[in-house]
Amino acid sequence: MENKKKSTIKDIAAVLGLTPSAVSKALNDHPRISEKTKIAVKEAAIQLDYQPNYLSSALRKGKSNLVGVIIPRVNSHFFSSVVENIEKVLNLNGYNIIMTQSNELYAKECQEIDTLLKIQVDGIIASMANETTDLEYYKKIKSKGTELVLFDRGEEELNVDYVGIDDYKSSHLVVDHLVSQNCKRIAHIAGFKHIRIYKERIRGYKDALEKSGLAAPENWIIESNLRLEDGRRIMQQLLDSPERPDAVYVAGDIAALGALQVLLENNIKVPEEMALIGFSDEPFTSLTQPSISTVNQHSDQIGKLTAEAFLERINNPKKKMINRIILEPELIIRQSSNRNLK
Amino acid sequence: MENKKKSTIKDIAAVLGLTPSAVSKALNDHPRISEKTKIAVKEAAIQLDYQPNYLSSALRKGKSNLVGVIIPRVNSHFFSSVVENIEKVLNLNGYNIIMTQSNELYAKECQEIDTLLKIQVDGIIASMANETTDLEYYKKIKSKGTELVLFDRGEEELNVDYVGIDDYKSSHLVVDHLVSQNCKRIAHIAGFKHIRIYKERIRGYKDALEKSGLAAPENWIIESNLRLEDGRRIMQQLLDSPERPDAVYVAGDIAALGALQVLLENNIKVPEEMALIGFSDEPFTSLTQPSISTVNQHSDQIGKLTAEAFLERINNPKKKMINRIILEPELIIRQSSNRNLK
DNA sequence: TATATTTGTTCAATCGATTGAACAAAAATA
DNA sequence: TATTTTTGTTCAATCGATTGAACAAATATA
Repeated sequence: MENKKKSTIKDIAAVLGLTPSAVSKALNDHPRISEKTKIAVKEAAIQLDYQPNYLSSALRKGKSNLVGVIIPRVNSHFFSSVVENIEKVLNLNGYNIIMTQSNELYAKECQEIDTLLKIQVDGIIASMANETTDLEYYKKIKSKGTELVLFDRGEEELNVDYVGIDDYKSSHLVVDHLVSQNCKRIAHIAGFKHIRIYKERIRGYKDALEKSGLAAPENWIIESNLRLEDGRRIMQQLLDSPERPDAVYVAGDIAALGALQVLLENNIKVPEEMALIGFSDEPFTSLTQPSISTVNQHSDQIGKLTAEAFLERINNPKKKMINRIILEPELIIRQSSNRNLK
Repeated sequence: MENKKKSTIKDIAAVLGLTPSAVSKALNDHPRISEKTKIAVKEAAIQLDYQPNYLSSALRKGKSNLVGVIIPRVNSHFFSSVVENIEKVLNLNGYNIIMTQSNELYAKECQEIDTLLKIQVDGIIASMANETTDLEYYKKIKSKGTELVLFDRGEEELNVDYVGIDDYKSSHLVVDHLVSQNCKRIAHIAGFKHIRIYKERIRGYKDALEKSGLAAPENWIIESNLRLEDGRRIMQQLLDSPERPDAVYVAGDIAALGALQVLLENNIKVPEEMALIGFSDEPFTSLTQPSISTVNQHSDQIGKLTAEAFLERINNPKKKMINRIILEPELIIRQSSNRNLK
């Protein structure tokens, strides 16, 4: 029952009266091996349920065909969808992925990088943790000769291929829409400025307000980790402030959900008294009452393009040109910001 | 800048005028190597930024110290929390994990198993996809000499270590509570009977009803995939049925959310006209309005115990005794079923 | 027929680390 | 001093697959 002996090319060679090297070449379709031998070898391989030993071939070839993917957390539609699409593309090209999560912690991220380097992945695809400001560890990846591609949360300073959306423009879409709904006092529950994407969203928010001739007092931009409790806390804070806003643009859906809870608990009419817009199009945004307007980041496209950027990079390691692919964001207008609908 | 040459024990040996084998033994604290040499070697290793080549040592030792974890989907608090805890315990014991998801698809699950076996993980920890009925692939894992431990979704037939909760008892907790709230007509939106845990929940539901002298007509047990849309569809169906239930026990939180949406859309008072209870304690259940009662599966404990069961197994591969660890479920009573509170 | 070319396979080294056996030097015992 | 024991290191094989070079046989060319 327990057929524990894994067969090797040696076994195949013994069965056919060949040498292991002939078998290896036959399996790899070497031009100097006769068709007849190739067929016989492949047949025998199936008979013996032969599985190539990944470790030995990776060791010999210096290539593991493994790609590490580091994301802040798996429990998010955006990230899990990106990973799913990365995997789809890479699998088709003979790569397998190893998915790890940093839990938004810098220390965990470093540990994951070390693990992946130890396992000798051919490359790493990552989206950086909120906490990360020190880029040393990412530089280490490159210095070891391992390829690196970033998506969504990436820093230009690293000078690697990157796929993301136009965060600056996203804020324009959001603010312009809120203005069209007659909102005059628009606050922004933001992510931390040290992260490029959040910095861009803040910049876009400010510029869009200015364009519309509206004020953006500094105390209406509140940075946080964008967790549920952050959204709750900050929304409460905004409600308690002397000049209460009439719209809030939240840089993340989960924090937007927290904000919505507080609004409902305080019997504030959404969107009439306070319009609300989130970011990322997490599935639950369409399920709340009222449903939450948000920005679609095209996670499937990001995943696909990231994987393709990676493949291009690994197939041309010496290529100097860096790919920066920026997708168009899409505003999804739902009940929480649509004053005409209700 | 790009220091691409990875150093090997050969390099260390060259620096110190030793042989590679002496270096290897020094690094592994072999008793026959002098203290002086060990210190010198370890120092040189740090100087040269030596990282052991995982591939070669795994090949030689026939052990990768890698563990594959297969879960139905990462985008679920329960599963991601279990994995997080598995990882925590295994990391402390020198193992790294590779997390993969089956997306509830049998074909994907088989593919993931093949990948993990190819990478030569030392073992696989899994929770089976909804679709899976054929256990051949899981038997293949064992037959290759790779350890296997299951959690939550597992089949006894496979005869491997298992960690889960007492699903039969969970249903008793749920039904008893609903009965205490004066519910008389309790329906069950169930998972598929071919999966053990859902079968147990159905069995518990029936027995608990019988115990309380209540009827359980067969058409009040409706099996499904427990996705959001399944919950919606089935709840609508129940509302349209001639004898409408006054309570619904849903075997999964996401389907419970769908059911709640339909109830609210139909202006049905929850819990007064219809009580609702879900399963798994996904975070969103505490965020809905009304919040959803549910069953806590102790994902942290499951993760920890699963990892420990795995370690015990891999350290005693010939041990015949199978571990079956069954945790106590905990009912979390929230607004959706608590008629006294409101 | 002699020589050059093509074809099919084997040989042997290699990837980097590990490990039991072998060996020489140092230390302990007789 | 001779012998045994201990200590520290080297030797050589191994894990399984890969690959350029070598080689013999078959085929083509002169």
